[in-house]
Amino acid sequence: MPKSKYDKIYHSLKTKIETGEYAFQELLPSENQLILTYDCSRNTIRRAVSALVTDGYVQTMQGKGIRNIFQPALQTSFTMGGIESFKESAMRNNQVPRTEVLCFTEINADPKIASRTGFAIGTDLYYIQRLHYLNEKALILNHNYFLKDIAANLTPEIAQNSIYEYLEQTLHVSIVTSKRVMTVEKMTEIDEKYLHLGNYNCLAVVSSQTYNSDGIMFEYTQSRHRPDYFRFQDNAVRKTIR
Amino acid sequence: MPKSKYDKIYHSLKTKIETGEYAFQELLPSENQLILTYDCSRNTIRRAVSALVTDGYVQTMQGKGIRNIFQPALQTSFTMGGIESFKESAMRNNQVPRTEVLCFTEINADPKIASRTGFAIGTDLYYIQRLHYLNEKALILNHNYFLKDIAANLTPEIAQNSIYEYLEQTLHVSIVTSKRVMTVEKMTEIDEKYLHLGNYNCLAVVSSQTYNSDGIMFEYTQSRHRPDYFRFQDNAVRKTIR
DNA sequence: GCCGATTTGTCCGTATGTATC
DNA sequence: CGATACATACGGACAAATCGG
Repeated sequence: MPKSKYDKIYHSLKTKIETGEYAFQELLPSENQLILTYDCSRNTIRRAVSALVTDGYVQTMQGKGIRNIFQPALQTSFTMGGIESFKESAMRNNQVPRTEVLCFTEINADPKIASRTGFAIGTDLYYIQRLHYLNEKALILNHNYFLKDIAANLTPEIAQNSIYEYLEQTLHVSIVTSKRVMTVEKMTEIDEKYLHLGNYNCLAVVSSQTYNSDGIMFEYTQSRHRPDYFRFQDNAVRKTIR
Repeated sequence: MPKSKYDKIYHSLKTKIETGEYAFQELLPSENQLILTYDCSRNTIRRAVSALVTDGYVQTMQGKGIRNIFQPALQTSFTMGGIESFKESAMRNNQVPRTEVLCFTEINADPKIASRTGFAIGTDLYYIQRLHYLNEKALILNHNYFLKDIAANLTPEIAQNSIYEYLEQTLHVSIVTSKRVMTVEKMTEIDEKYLHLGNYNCLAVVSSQTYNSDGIMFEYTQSRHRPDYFRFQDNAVRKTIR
């Protein structure tokens, strides 16, 4: 897989930070030194560093340098800022994923579904209900709606493994952006049946609309998470007030 | 307040998108056209556009152009991807904020507090408990811990208005990055007392560590949100798998 | 299917501004 | 004040993807 130059530098620096090559609060080599190390232009270094800033790994300070603010204990989290499939998240955390397909149907978007998902009325969709286990504990109940035109020939077998893997590797659909909204909702009977929430009466709900590289929204998903295992992590950057 | 060139272009394009000057799914002018419009270099345009991409406003497609994917209905949310004070969020949504200071004390970080907040043991802190109202409804119960050295001479009066305003405008502390973790927790008696959760038995909790431009973590805050009014919005960009 | 025009993606070099020490 | 560091901005070159003829 060909990586771009700035991406290689980004990963190289990221690894060095994660393995503790730079101590917490220590300054990284200056841009000029990094230019020599990686034999590249200043723009390329700046691009790699700016990606680390968005990841919350480092902080740049004009006139001072680039400070490492990575704390390993905090950066381990299941749900992250990026777009990841359940399988990928599990693997990143070295855990064993399993997916059970509860329901696999083809439906047509009626007005109610259309308004909830954002698809146009009358659109042909796959509606899939899946239960995701981690280390044999049911954690997430997923309701997926996929555009039939884009996610062609989806099967329960694919849904049991990884739909994203199929979309990207077989259909060459490139997933680009995803708009997500997180809320807390009262549990329903279905939630209780599959997730066994104990004495919690609500759960964490992540709704997302995902776009492919043609700008088409091809997926709407509602993920209902067990509250005691839900943890969403985020790094925010302050925009100066004007 | 002086704005940089790319920031002006960013805001100009953002406004045009929000006011519907470009239709949903329509292509924006190409980079070369934008260069002529704003009389600048290509890098400057690219920087402005890339900020719009992170905001989930547009999508860039190699060989095609820049597509507007802004949907007004979705972009209105109280809690957002950036760092915002309660007062700023309220004003952005044209609502009336009010803050009640429940408790204002100075404490010294014992081992328990230190491990929860991430401050070193023995650090001098302000501990503030505040209740935030929107349109006279109690929505958020905040537990703030501020480093006494940085947030010097904080008073209950300041806490009732806006601590961030004081930090930035009076003390010239620049707020840079914030690491946040979102979870769902069981409610406590204090939550129930102030937030009146009805028949919900849990709430949305956002814990954050905020750093200033010297790389010092000067704030730890736990925000406990009424679940029925909590809504966190986010735009994610897929990183290609390697 | 090919070719050329258009458009975004990557990369380089340079100059100047601004903050820190 | 000068040296160092990051921030902004410009210009140019080539690659890769898309689209129309």
